[in-house]
Amino acid sequence: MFEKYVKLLKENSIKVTPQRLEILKYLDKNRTHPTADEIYSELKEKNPALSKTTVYNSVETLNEHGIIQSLTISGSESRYDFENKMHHHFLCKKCGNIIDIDIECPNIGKMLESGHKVEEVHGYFKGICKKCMKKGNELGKY
Amino acid sequence: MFEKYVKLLKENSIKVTPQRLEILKYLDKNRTHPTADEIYSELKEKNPALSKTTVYNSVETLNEHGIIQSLTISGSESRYDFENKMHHHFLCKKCGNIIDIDIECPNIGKMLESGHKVEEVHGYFKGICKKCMKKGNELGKY
DNA sequence: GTGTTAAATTGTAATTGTTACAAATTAGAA
DNA sequence: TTCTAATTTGTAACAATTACAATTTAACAC
Repeated sequence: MFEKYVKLLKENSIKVTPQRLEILKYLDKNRTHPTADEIYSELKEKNPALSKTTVYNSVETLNEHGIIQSLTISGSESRYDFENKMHHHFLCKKCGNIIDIDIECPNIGKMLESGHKVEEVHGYFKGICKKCMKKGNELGKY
Repeated sequence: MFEKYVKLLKENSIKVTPQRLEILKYLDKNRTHPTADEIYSELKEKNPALSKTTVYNSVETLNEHGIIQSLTISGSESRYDFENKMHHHFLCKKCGNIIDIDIECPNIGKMLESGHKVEEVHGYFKGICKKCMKKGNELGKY
């Protein structure tokens, strides 16, 4: 059940705690790029003793170790992504959904030449997603 | 003196106010991607009646009209860029500076095919900038 | 220039996301 | 089992941003 997540934590030599396991499991099952508050609200149902600080601490630790990825696409709040491989994101301004865009950044080569040491790459697109465009068209909006 | 900024506002048919002109001028002269608070603190010196709300309102309006660009690279606060053409940014985790990276995103073609309507493109790199790397090397850090 | 009106500005208060911190608990090693 | 550093918890503080009502002002018509 949790072996996968236990392995992730042990590989990074950070302590295996029930809270971390639940957060990892939640992020693995919910690929919607949830906020800390969404994670907290959901997990608090099963574990009412859970503290929001723990959620913040945990996602920070997991992100630092590269186990998960933190996104700052929406400006007002951080979001977390179980997928840690490089990929881009699309934020729909209508429905608010964040969609994974599976492309690598082709500029990395150029960045390596620049002399800067690149540790993170974030690609964010914003606009109106396919679904919302379709709905809009049907309503004669666009 | 301000003709350039007056023109920008009139082209977008939004009202020309001294506050907006000063903010535009400040952003034009300071390409360091300042925060709302930095803009406010600086402009308050000359105009003590300036309100922070005005700064927030103004940069939002200017951004909506595409006159300036708002960045959410650092997570905790928004930053503003007079340069509105598409380009990328590099945030140095050591010195905190945000460096312009003049590359276009080569993925836009792919994005157009995706069916999503792309209105904004943001490319953020994070790591350690050239200067800090050099300093670090001299100190035998890396 | 004057009057009018919608838009912008101001100041304060409220809100939201996040962090600081001290006390209690616990994972993992000896 | 014991020990210790790491983690969790809860509360309080903080910082960035927004809501809102009152005041002022830009731009337009006359």
